[in-house]
Amino acid sequence: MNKINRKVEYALIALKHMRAKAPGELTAAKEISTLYGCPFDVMSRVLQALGKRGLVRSEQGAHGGYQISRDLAKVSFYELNEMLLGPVAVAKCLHEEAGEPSCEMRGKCNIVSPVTTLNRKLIEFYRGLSLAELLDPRHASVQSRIPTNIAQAAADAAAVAEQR
Amino acid sequence: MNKINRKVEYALIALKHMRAKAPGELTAAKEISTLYGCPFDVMSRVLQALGKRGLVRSEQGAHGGYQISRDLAKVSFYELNEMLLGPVAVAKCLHEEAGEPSCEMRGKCNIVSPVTTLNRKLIEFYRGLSLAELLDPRHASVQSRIPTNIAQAAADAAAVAEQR
DNA sequence: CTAAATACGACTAAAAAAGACGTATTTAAA
DNA sequence: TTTAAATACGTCTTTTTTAGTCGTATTTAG
Repeated sequence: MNKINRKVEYALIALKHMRAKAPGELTAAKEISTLYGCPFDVMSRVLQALGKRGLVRSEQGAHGGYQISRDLAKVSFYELNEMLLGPVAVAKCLHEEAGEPSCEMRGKCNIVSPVTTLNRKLIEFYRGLSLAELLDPRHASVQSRIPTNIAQAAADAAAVAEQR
Repeated sequence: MNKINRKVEYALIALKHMRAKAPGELTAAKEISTLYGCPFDVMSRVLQALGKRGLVRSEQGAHGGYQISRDLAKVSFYELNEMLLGPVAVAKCLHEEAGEPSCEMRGKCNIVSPVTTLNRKLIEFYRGLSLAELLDPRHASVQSRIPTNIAQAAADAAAVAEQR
């Protein structure tokens, strides 16, 4: 349940693998796929997608491969999702007609779907979660936390902190 | 992407609807399904599932229906997911053989999948999110936040709070 | 020139989610 | 006591999404 998308899973595995390498060292898609037992094609596609979005750098030809090109402490899990699957959820509210792109009533409307609220909170959560934090649990949360620009997130966090 | 399960969506809509009613007042599945334009069968099943798990109370026969039977500020989104979809994710790590239920190496193992970490964090997030908070965004976060018993959550929250 | 790699379009298969159908049971009220 | 309106629930079909495969082009080191 609430299964994580396989592409995202593969991306995390690949990133973790490449992260352990020396700077500048390339990793072939095949190396990862054979090592972790996942299909080459799919892993290959994932890396290509990440390459297009600038998270990894690719080098073609023999002895080619991929390497991480951004600081993973500054890339959120939200971004990774977006790179591989497009913008996160925002399930269409049952109160809206399908196709209506955005409603300026939103925020004031008192029948705003709980679904919308959930999506907002999930996105906040994803945005505040860095890949570095995910890939290395020992990595101190303080450094790798990505601040969101949404006041609510800070308020929520303070609330939790106060409960201790 | 990261689409929310429809059953969960329907449950939130039903709960929000019932929450607005006077205490003791029953709501028929049909009332909700026609009002929000979702299939009766599915809504019905969702309410039945919630009934079995004690989140709502059902009354059979003519003039029967459902009513909320727990304090939604004390029910987490995690619980709701569990009621409708079973235990949350825990996608099988590619390093483990499928079918092996649990590994005592977990926690010490240095090849622990990032996926496992992600799942843990997602569950923490879901556990700390009350239905009351979801159903009514104006509901103060402080009261409806459900404390998790995991130290990490508190540490993370403190870290975010300190960034302000 | 060849081998090993990325790049990418199109297709197929498998799995999960969503919904539909049928029927039994309960209960208030006519 | 019959009827109508509701829950309860097992099974099935359809639809959608996800995952994976195939084929081929391109790049580049040796």
